[in-house]
Amino acid sequence: MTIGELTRRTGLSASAIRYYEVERLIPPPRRRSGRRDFDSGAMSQLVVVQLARDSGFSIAEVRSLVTEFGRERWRKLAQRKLGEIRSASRRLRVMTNLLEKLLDCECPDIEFCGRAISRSRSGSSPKTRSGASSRARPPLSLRPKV
Amino acid sequence: MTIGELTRRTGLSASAIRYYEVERLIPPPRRRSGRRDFDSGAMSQLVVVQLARDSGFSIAEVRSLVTEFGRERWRKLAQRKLGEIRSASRRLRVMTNLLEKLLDCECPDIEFCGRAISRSRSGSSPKTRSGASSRARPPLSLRPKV
DNA sequence: CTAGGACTTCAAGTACACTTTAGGTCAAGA
DNA sequence: TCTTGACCTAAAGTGTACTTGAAGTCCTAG
Repeated sequence: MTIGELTRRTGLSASAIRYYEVERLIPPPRRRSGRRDFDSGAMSQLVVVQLARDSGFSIAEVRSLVTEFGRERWRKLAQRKLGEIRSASRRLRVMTNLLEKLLDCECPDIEFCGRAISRSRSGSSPKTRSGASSRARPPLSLRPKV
Repeated sequence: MTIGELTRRTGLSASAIRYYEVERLIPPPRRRSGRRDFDSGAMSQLVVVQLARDSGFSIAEVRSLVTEFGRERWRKLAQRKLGEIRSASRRLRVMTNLLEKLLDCECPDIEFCGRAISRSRSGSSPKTRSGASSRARPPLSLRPKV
């Protein structure tokens, strides 16, 4: 499979795929007269890489995910990210509710909604938890698509 | 409320809060001898801004969200983002399942999981949907926290 | 034989969202 | 009075994740 075909199948750009190879998120494919020739295994791995990126893994984290599979460091990372993904899901759910309410005109204004959100949060988490909660934030970044 | 107190309450940095003001995500607060003095309304709005950022709104989108509230352009944006957030949630769910399976050693390797994901996707979406699916991707970025 | 299109490498460029730096102001406590 | 710490502005710097550009290679069709 050429890189062009892989772009069609995955929606990734050719430059992104080459970049992922350089960064060792996917193994270097064999070459046919200089050109990359991917097999279906490469595509399967690329799908996982893509999902992980979409779920907020950084390039370095995806590298760990695929190169240290099964090892102890890997388990630590996977567990940490699982926690991050769960809290991200919670926040997405809150935002979904907010947008639905705003679209249904159930909220008079933005500040009103902010107060509602603050209330629901302070009910479920310790409120005196002061400062430094977002140090060095690994940004989970999700594109649309699918 | 000083900016310092606001950082403690929201977990945002002072520079981020000033930046949001410059970018008009929050209204300029009144000043006491040059220093910002926020009221609780500002804090409520900041909570919404924070949630929207965490849910993948860009700075420009958050600006639209708060400055064009209720207008038609605003509804369009809100509906589009609602769709993006839903598909992001789906992808997070797939990643959660994947990580849980991998941690339980239910998957022999990464490629195996990739094939499983491809199968579940091609079952639910038209497979001949070729190319150009991720043009100009607005990256939804989520930090941990909460 | 030549043209076109898809591919190659390597280096440099870009966008976004802040952060950091430099230099200054202000109020309160020792 | 001096110092400390929190605050101020404006401009420049940073990291991440690619993208773009330049210059060249390879295969196929005409």
